[in-house]
Amino acid sequence: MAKRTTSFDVAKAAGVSRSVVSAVINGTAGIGVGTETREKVLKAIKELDYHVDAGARAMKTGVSRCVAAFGDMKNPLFLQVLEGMQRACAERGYHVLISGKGGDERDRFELLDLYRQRRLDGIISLDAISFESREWLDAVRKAKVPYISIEGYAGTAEASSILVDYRESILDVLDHIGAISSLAPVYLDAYLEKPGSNWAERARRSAYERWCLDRGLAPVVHELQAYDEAWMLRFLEELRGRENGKLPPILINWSVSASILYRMAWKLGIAVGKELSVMAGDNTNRSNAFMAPPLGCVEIPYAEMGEEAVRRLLLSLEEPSQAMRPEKLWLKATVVPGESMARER
DNA sequence: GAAAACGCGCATCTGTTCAG
DNA sequence: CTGAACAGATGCGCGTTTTC
Repeated sequence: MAKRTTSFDVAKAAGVSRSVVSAVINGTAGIGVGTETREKVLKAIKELDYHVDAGARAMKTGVSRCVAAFGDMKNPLFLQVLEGMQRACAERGYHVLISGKGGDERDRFELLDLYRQRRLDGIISLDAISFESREWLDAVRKAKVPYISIEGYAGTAEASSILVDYRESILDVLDHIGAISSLAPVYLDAYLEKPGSNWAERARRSAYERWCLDRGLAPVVHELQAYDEAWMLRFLEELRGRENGKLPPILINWSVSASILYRMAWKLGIAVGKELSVMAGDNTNRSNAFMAPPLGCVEIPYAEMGEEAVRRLLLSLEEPSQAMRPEKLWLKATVVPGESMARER
């Protein structure tokens, strides 16, 4: 392995001591560096292609400027969270270490080893919505690791979490639907294994019911397995047969199922955006804008959640007094209109 | 009796900090 | 602005113990 350039080499080339090199890089208060000296150091750094050895720095400071991101690689949301984390880290000269092999929960505990091995500054995990492992929380606390969960521990005040107000997201999108259509919207509650299995889905659904009742409308909810094409086909057929003329707008909690709705509507010759209005409760696969017509939805701010998680984490490092005081941060989703709502005149 | 394993102390590595 | 001290893992040297 080639010998790396060290601050010693830079100092020698610039004709100063290593302390000055360090001061130039870190802007250390208390060590005044003249403009001319600074220029010389910067020039030497550039010419020698010097880069700080993060390991050596961490040895002294105890800070690696690196936070771990744990999540399920197969989950497209994780990528968005990483994007936000990366952005927030870059602002402060931090880096993200990606960990987790594929959503296996046992990997999570290996993170704690990694935390010590690499001197990480904290851990952020993208968790399943109902995730609340006591065992993990105890392990984290025992290891004294600064930790923030994204989407997890909604019901535990002892953990810091970044969460989304799913209830409000549905109210917002319903207001959007209500502004366009006079008909009562129908709510499709898609699920993978069983309906209503987590608080977010329950919050969405009850927000829908509340919204309807507040307006004197009768809520209509259908549960379906997220990928059940046959069900969707039957549902649309029935919807078309029953109503005389106008179809009610449909709000579907998951956009993956909305794409199935699109396909089945296409099969039946129902024009989404003209005869049938559809809105989705998420944009998990980020494909809504590319559907025909572009699917309107509420966008869950995953990148922002990652960003906010990093900010909170770094803040807790700077303020050790409140470092371990857990807090919940609720973020708002935004309505993205799309063209899947039929305009009424 | 040779070879392998172990234990201990010590130097090395590199960047930061602080007294001077 | 300098020079010395320091951080903690790593690995080397060297002496001692265990194994075959």
